[in-house]
Formats: sequence, structure tokens, C-alpha cells
Amino acid sequence: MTSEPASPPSRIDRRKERTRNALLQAATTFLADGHPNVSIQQITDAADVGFGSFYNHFDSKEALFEAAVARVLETYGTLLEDLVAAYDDPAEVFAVSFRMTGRLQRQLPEFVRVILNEGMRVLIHDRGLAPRALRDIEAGVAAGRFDIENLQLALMTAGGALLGLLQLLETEPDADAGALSDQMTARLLRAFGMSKQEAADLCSRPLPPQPEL
Amino acid sequence: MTSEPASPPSRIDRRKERTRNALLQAATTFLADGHPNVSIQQITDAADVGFGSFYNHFDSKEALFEAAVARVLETYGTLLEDLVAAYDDPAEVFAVSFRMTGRLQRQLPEFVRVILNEGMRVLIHDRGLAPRALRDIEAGVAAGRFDIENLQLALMTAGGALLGLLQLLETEPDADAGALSDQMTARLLRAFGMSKQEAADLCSRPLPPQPEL
DNA sequence: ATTATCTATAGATCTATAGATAATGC
DNA sequence: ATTATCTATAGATCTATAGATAATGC
Repeated sequence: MTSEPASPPSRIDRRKERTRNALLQAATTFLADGHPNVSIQQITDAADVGFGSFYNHFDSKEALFEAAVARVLETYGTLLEDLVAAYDDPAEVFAVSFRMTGRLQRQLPEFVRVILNEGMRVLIHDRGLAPRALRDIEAGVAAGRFDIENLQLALMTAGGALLGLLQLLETEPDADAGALSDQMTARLLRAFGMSKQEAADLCSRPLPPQPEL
Repeated sequence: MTSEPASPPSRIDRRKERTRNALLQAATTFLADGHPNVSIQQITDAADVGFGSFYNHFDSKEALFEAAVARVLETYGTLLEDLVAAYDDPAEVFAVSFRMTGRLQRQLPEFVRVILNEGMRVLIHDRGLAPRALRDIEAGVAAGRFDIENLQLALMTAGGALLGLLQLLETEPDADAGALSDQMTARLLRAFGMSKQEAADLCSRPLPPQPEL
């Protein structure tokens, strides 16, 4: 699948990468702030990059924004994946993912704002959160931990509620992100058929440490 | 609060209203299709209205789009409000609102697409769905029907899941909207502390007829 | 010598307004 | 006579590209 025999990136490759990253970062900031209508000129200014360089990296503003969203989703998704890699019980994988997603909002508020501006589309995006969440729910059903008849519906329930949690945390910067995340996770586990007690137990287990960024 | 002693709308007033509505309708269609970047020219063309007339009604494209979203939210909100006016039990008001919102997607798919493109913002918008949902949940708690510690969190759970349901129905045009709406409603009632049996009962009660549009 | 970046600009597009036209009121 | 609508356009803005410059490779 990889294109070339992977000669180590040259200085010139690294410079190219820096420019590309500066453009992606500028686009991410504009997306997070809800300004997807800025001109290419404003983007290159914010990235401190010559205007013409833009076209060395992207065909259009839309292509840049799409890449920026994909990068955010992929980053968030793999971060979560690493956090839960060590857990065995699928229900706990689901619970830890959910509890940590809310907590990560405090570490990556800009990424979360991009996700919120992307809205419901993230739930049908083939990168990032949706496919991983679907896989986790599926495993929970297979292990007999969740009582679910329609996987897609369960995904939309959990995913929609998760976005709601992120919106709440964004709106209330002083709220206790951990407590709110745990409360909502427990509610969802009950929606998926667990008892109040069982859900509360699962949501008071120790969590992995916050990841380094 | 009303501005004038309300002389009956003249023919000229009605013409003005028609133009304004044509602009709002065109904007709604573009918003539903996910094209908020069209030019004013394209909007007036779609509305079959002279370009200059735009400025008789709105100061900018943003003002038009804002008004279009507000109209969609207000329409959807009052429609639901009328549907549940006759119910006494707050839990049933919540359940019927939720079950009918999903069903309404099949009647008003364009409005729902506007809502989906608006994304999480509808949950913090002071018109439309959010304040009514909050009021219904509050009443359910006051009546001892819901076991909820944080109203805002419950609103975000229900509202987020509702948007997820609408997204699923939009993505799957052939799915059974009624069945999916009822299933998700039952899950949320369980998340709010009801037993599986109690939730299922509440979600199999008769519904009001689909509203005329 | 090669390649990415930068500057400058032509041409397209878009907004806001001025002035003409058409519809309504009296 | 009044008022909303329409047409036409000036000026601003934006995109895409051409050509010059700077950085790196050999």
C-alpha cells in the first residue's frame, strides 16, 4: 500500500511537511472558530506562508478543510484507541472510551470545536470516531454485555449523546468534565441494558492516565 | 410587544411577504443541501426574485440564513408543542415528543436536513427544540417520573441522541421511522431511570395523528 | 540543477447601491 | 403618489497561475 521504498525524508521533504502542517493548522483554527468562509489569502496569512504555496499542497480550500477534519478525527480516534488497548471486557472498553472522550475535551478543546462544527457528519464519517464506536458496541453485544437489537441505532444514540456531552463541556468551561462524562456514560450503559448498580460500578473504575500530547 | 395596532395586511404587504418567503425558502433549500456558500445572486435566482430586492428584506446573506434557521426551528418546535398539548403525564409528553420527532422526519425531510446541518448548535439555540425539551425533562423530574441529577446533561443526552436518530433516518430512507423512534425513546427512558417494562409500555401507547402541513 | 516558496497580477466573481420600472393606494 | 421590485454597474474581493526568488542536493 505504501507508495515508495521509503527513502528517509530529506530536508526538502521536511520543509514541505512544515508548510503543509502550517496550512492544516491554520485551517483547523478557522474551522474550530466556525469561520469556514475565510479566503485562501487569510489562511496563508495565518499560516505565515506565501499565497502561491497553497496550491503546491491543496487543489482548493475545500480539499484543505476536508484534510484538516480528517486529521482531527484520525488523531482523536487513534488517541482513544491507544488508551483502551489494554482492556479486555468490551463493556469496559466502551465505558473507558466514553469517559475519556469527555475528559480529552479539556486537553484538546480546539479539536473538539472542529468536531462540534462538523456536527452529525462525524457519525457517518468513515474515519475517526464512528467506525471505532460501532466496533466497540458490536463487541459488547457479542460478549453478551449489551442488550441491543439495532447496532446502527445504538451507535447514533451513543454518538449523538457524546456530541451533546462535548457541546456541554465546551459551553461550560468550569464544569467538572470527569464527573459529567462518568454520569453520561452510566446513563448510556443503562440505556444499553445494564442495571444502575452495574453501570455505576463500571464508571467508577480507575482510568488510564491522561495521554501526553 | 407587537409593534403596530395591526391594520390588516394590504395587498402590498402580502406581496412583500411573498418575496420574503421566497428568499427564506430558497435559503432553506440551500442550507438543507449543505451549500451555505452560494452567492446572493444564486439565492435570488432560485427564489425567482430580482437581485436588488434581497436588500429590501435582509442586510446580508448571514442575516437571511439565520432567519431561515430560526424559522425552521420555530416551526418544528410549535408543531411538536401542539401535538403534545393534550397529554398530562410529563413522561408521556417527553415520550410522545421524541417518538413524533422521528416520524416527522418523513414528513419534513428538508427541515430536518437544515437541523442536521446546524448540528449541535440547535442544542444551545434559544429558539426551537432545546428550551422545550428542557422544560419537558424538568417537568418529568418534578413529577417524580425521571431520576435525573443534572438537567443540562440530560438535555444534551436526549438532544444529542435525537439528532443521531434524525441523522440515521436521513441516511436510511427506507428504514421504519416509527419503530426506530420508539426504540430509541424507550432506551432514553431507561437512561432516565425507568424499567425496561415501563419504558416499553410508554412507547407503545397510541400517538396523535400525523399533523397536516 | 532542482524544487519549493514567494510576489504580482489577470480575470472572474461577488456585494452593495443607484436609478428605472412596475404594482398598488388614494 | 408611494413603495416594492427589477436591472445595471462600480468597486471590492477572491482565485488561479505565471514568473521570480530562495533553499537544498549533487
